[in-house]
Amino acid sequence: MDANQAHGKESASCPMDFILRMLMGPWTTYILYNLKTHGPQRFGELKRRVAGVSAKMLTERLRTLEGAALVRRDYEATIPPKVTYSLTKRGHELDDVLGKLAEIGMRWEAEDAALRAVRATELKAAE
Amino acid sequence: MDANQAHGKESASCPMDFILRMLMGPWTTYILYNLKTHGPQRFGELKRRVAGVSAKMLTERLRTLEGAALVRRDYEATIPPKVTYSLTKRGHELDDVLGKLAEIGMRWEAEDAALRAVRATELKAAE
DNA sequence: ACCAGTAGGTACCAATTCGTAACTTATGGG
DNA sequence: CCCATAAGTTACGAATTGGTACCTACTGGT
Repeated sequence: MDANQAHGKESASCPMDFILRMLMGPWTTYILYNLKTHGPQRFGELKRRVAGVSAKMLTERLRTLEGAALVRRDYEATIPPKVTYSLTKRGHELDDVLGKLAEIGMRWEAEDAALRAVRATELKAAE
Repeated sequence: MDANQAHGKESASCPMDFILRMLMGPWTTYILYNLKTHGPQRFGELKRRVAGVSAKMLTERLRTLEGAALVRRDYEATIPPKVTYSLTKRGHELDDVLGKLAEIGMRWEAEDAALRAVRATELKAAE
C-alpha cells in the first residue's frame, strides 16, 4: 500500500501531493534542471549530463514526465533515430518553484557553512 | 548506489537537491502540511491526522526532519511522556514554496477536469 | 569484417524499503 | 490483576526498486 492508496478519500486535502510525487522520483530534478538550463536535448546528451543515470531509469523517468505533460518527446524515425526532449509549457511552470527551492537550498547551505565557521573559531579560541 | 553518491563531485550543480531529497520522503509533505495548518502537535495527534502512517515511519520521518532543522521536538519526561513537534523557523520558510506547489497542483487539476469535460461534450456531440 | 553510436526494451538479481507485530517504561483506571 | 496510554524501538518478512548485462535495427568508419 503506497501513500496514494493510503489516503484514498482525503487525498484532496493535499493537492501538491501529485506534483511532489512527480518531482520525487529519482533523477527527476536533475532531468528537469538540465532541460531547463541547457534547453531541448537528445537522449544521449541528457544521459551524459545526468551523470550516473542508467538508460533504463532515464527512459522510465522521461516517460513518466511525458505522461504528466511536463516534457515533450519528439521522435524522428531517421537512421539512427533522433529523439529530442524538451520542457512543455507546463514543465516551465515549475521554473519559479524550482528556482525558489534552489535559492532556499543555497541560502541554507551558506548559513550552515557560516555556522560551522563560527563553531570552528570558537573551538580554536577555547584551546 | 544512490543518487547522492552517483553525483559525487558535481552535486553542487543542483542545490535544490538536498531540499527535494528531504521533501521526497514518504509522508513528509503530509507531516509538514499538518504541522503548518494545525500548529504544534503531539506524536499521537499527528499520527491520527496523517492517516495510514505507521509509528515507525512517522518517527523516522520526524527524526530526519529534526536533523534537517525543519522540525523541533520538545520532550517532557513525564509519565506518560509528552512529545510535541512544531515547525522551526526554517520549516516555515517552506510555506511559500509548498503553497505555490499546492496552487499549481490545483490549477492543473482544474485544467485537466475542464479538458475532460470538453472531451466528453465532443464525444456526446459526435454520437 | 568488426566495432561504435543511437534509442531504447527485457530479464534477472541484489539491495533497500516499509509495514506488521511484539516489546519497553511507568502510571492511573476498573 | 489486567489493560490502556504515551512514544517510541526492534526484529522479521515481503514487495518494490533500480542496476547490470544483453538484445534489437541500422549505418558509418577503419
